[in-house]
Amino acid sequence: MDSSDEATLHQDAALSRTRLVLWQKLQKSASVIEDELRRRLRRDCDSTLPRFDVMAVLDATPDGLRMREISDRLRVSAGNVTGIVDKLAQEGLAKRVAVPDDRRASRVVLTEKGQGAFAVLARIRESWINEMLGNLNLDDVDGMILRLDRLIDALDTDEFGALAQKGTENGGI
Amino acid sequence: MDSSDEATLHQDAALSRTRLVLWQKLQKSASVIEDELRRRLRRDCDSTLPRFDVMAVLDATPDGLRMREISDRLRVSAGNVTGIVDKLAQEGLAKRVAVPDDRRASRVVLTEKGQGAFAVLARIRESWINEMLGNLNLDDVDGMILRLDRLIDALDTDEFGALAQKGTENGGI
DNA sequence: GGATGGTATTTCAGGCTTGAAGTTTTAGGC
DNA sequence: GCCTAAAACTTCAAGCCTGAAATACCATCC
Repeated sequence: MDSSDEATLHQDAALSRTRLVLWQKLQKSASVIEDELRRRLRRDCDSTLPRFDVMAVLDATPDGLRMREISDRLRVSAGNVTGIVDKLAQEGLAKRVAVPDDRRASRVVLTEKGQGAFAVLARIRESWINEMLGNLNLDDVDGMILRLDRLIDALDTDEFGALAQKGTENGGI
Repeated sequence: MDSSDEATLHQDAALSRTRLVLWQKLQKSASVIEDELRRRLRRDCDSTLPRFDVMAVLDATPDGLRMREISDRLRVSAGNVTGIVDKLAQEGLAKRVAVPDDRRASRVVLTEKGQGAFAVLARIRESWINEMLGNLNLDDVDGMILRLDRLIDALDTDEFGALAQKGTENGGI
């Protein structure tokens, strides 16, 4: 660490400030898009984002997941997952299956109805995202994915968010 | 619109899929960082993210803002802002000021105490962000800001999020 | 084989957010 | 000057989420 002369200190400060600006823009884009998805999911699909998210991680794992695995991948509390799965089960979209060797746990799997419903939702969601990100071309998208991968790597490695390493495949709408 | 031959259709589909992947990574980074900020703000500063956000938009506008302007910039409901400002006022960090020509409205301004508290919080927050985005160099940061600006532009222009054009300066932690 | 500690899940109280009234006030047409 | 529509704000019920118990169960160490 030899950032000991003035020029370097100034560069550090400028970079820090620019990173902050980046965070503000990252945060704004994500929340505008997420709010819009939430709204459309309610309005057009009579569903919710948390329910979609749970269905997404289940759909990605045909053998089903334990409650704890779901809450780890989505980074929400275990109690929250209980409620969401309860509702999915009530609607016949998911069901709990006993785990042979562990009577504490249960696996959650999508029913056929749940798989069908999710397939429809997933297609609609992709078209929404494609619309909202419509003015980013392939270069833009690749460039951002490259950087976000590095960022996510660091976030997973550092203490924070360390529980969610595996949740990238289908974890968020 | 002449994406009528197979090759182009295939490219469109691939781009759509890649945009979806980008969204998932965007969403994950933003939520990991935001959750961590929320946690640290509680743990280390005895504050909350919504309160910080309100103070941020107020600090950026020394003349103060109306309730409605705050809720527009932060994209939260008016009722929510009422509650947050109530709490800030209780703690002496902000106060409501009557608007001369409109007895329905009130301007909200930070008190001196509020300005001081925000200055401290803002510095800490910048260091946190600088830490969390630490493995992105200046090229990365600039590259992402460039693209996010275009994205935010499109999001503001389209119907969704149209209320929040001006909230980019200091609007989100 | 019983105690001890840890794991999987649920329950629940408390806080945050929204959306839908409700109140007061302003603005515009007539 | 009224009357209607709309705006600014507040209140409130309902839903979501968290974190902290509580419950039930597994596993390990003596």
